[in-house]
Amino acid sequence: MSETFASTASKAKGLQQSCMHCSLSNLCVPFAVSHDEIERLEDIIKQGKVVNRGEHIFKEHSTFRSIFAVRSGAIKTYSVSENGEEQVTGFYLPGEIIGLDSTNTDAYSCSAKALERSSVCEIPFEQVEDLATKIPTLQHHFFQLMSKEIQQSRQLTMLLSKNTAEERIASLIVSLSERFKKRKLSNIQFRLPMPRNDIGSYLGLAVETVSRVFTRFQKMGLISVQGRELVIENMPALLEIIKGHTRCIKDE
Amino acid sequence: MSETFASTASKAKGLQQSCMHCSLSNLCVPFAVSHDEIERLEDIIKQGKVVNRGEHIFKEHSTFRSIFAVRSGAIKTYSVSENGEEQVTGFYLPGEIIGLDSTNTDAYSCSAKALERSSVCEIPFEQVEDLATKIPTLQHHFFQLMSKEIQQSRQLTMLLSKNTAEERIASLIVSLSERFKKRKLSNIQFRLPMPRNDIGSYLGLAVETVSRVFTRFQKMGLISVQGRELVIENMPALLEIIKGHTRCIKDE
DNA sequence: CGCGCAGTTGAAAGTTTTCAAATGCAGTGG
DNA sequence: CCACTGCATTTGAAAACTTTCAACTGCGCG
Repeated sequence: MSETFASTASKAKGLQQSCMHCSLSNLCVPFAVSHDEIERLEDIIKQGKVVNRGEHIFKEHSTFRSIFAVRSGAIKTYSVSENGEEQVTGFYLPGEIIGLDSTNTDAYSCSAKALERSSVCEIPFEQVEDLATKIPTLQHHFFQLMSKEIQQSRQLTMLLSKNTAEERIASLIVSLSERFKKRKLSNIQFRLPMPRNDIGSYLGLAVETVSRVFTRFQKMGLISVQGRELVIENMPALLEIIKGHTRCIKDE
Repeated sequence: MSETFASTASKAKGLQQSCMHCSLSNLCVPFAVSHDEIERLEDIIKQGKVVNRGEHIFKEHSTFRSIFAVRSGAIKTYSVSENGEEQVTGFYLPGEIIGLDSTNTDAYSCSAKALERSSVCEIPFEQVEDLATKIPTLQHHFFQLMSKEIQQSRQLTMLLSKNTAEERIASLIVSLSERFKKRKLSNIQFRLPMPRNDIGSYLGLAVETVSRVFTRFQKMGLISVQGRELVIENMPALLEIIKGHTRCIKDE
């Protein structure tokens, strides 16, 4: 079973604008609806828009119309704070949805930019709302999506408010690992889609600190890193660090 | 002006269980619906449950059924992390809604406890979903509420990931001030509903740091504090601090 | 009146940031 | 194909903040 999905997943990196049913629909629309309902849903979704690395999907303050489902690649969202600095607010992988935080305003509350060549599906939100009143499971699904988003954001908050640099980075690594796993990709060896820069911004750390922690983790045998390529060598230890109270030895 | 509002505030602490239309409905249900729809909504809401200081409204991991609107008083939400420590995830004032982050699971993802004698309205979520399919504006309203929640959580995240203790505390003070203002209470003089303890947990700071920053702000003439009573003396300066890059002078 | 908890303060210890500088890697133009 | 320029990453050392540990003060309640 997983094999079938895995091969489907890798194909998803190419563009399949013509495909009738998106191969990731089990991730971003994983609820049971009738065939007819799926069709109505697909009618309103513009599938397979391609964005190159560095291109925007939407920009902060521009008119909000659609949310987007990531189909392949990786996206980061960020805001520019009052003092003009960019602050990364999230990383999004295939199967995840961007823009839900903007549905309460007329303008996007953050910008979304591709970290690498990506493909996204555009989902006009007004039409989702219309359709949701007719398909209760769809409404339910969107409530769930948004609720999950709140929860995840809460968790990030908790991470930032209590944890050390090591715990934060271990958490990010494990989170990415789990999300890759969900896509049936390797959860112990993958490429970080974002520069250290963005990791630091996201986790509230200086780039240098990020770099140092990666180095330290490598010396401790927890991971291997070479630029963006990462291999998790000791998952239990990473999890142990996340749980806190696992002091890492600095000087041996 | 502030005097008038202050006295209104103390009155609001009393209970008004008998009112047919909640006086705060403009805050928690601020959308235009027909009289009939309001009634249907009020049918499913259990108004005016009173919780004493320290009592729980719901506990983490218990079965999720309802969300709650705060009517008077103040509520904190918190989770217990894997190493057993309590971590405050939010403060909720009248007109605000608790529990939206749990709608995607069968169990509450955090606990909610009253910081002082409070009154809350219980809103069974399943019934909201039912009703929302019939009343599009209600559906829209809940999408908005949840989206706003995501956005606020994002903002807290941004606060925690970049700012110093001073910026965080200034932000909290200003946020409370704005929320009191929305309730037509004084926005320059109010009582902090939570102990320093909880402020620290919420902002990711040690209690001692919270205390020191309050003292420092007072010495700088930004605020006056006496225990929980707080007066904002220099709002522009507080806002300046939030914007960042306003180095506070420690030793003069 | 005393206990206990919340809040404050001081000093030392520990992390992270900042500043500076070196190294590596990649795409560009000669 | 190679040198060059620019950006990303890494490292070192000093500086800045926050935490931790300890102790003290103040206030409410039994």
